[in-house]
Amino acid sequence: MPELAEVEYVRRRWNPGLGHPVATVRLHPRAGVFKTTDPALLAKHLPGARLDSSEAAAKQMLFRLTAADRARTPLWLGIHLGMTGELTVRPAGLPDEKRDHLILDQPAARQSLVFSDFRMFGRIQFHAGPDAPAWWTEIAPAVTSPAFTLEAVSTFLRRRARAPLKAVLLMQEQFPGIGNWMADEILWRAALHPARRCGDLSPVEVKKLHAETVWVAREALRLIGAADTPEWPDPPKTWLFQHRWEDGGLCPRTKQPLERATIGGRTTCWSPARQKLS
DNA sequence: TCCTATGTTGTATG
DNA sequence: ACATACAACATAGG
Repeated sequence: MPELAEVEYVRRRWNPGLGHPVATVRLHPRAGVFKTTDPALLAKHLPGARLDSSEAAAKQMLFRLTAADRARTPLWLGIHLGMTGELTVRPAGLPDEKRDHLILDQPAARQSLVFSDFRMFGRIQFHAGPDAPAWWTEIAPAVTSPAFTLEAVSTFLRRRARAPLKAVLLMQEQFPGIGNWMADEILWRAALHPARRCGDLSPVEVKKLHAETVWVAREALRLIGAADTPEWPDPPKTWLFQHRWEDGGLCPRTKQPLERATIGGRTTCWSPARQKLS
């Protein structure tokens, strides 16, 4: 159930595979996961390829490999985790499990890299060739990058003046990697009600929204994305995150009750004492 | 049984 | 054409 920081955490699960060749590939192409990719391409190019590096952008991961062919073709393996996708490393020689979709066997390193996803909202993308594929290059600039400007946010909100803030924070073309919990966290910190219309914000409020988006993303990447624990850690008790699902949960700042409702099509949690509608 | 779930997308409507 | 809303996807667990 990953957003940008959890995706960064999960990306690093396959680090033990870096620098090692993939001897064999086990594919279980099920419709959803391979919706945009022909599994035959993976079967053709991946055997013998070496895993060179990986990176994450938004909720997408990229694994770069070099094919074993004469041209040393660069390979681009993209994985999106959807709601329930996982990456793991297993000891070599274990049988496939029911929810596995892609297994990269690295017998020389006595291990296999596994992508599994029981709910199958995840996606595998693949490209062979020197140039980065569109599914990678067209991801919007990170909210932690200089390209994520106040001006861009302001323009985006004006364009969607009648939509609720919560819905717009989930739009990946401007807020790549932000998901349900981060959107709520950002709005809570910015003291903005999730149902506020984007066009109604004052310049000061837009500035606050922009700044808190950057802050939450940075902190989440530091606390969760860079963690070296067997499971990804949750943010501290001072964040809304820890209280949003509690029955009778209290706002960590005001100590007043939190509220929950569906806004922008998703369950949303906010602190009425600090996030007002008008 | 019914409802929910940290995601995306196709389709309908305005 | 563009913005907005929502069902659909597939599965498990409360």
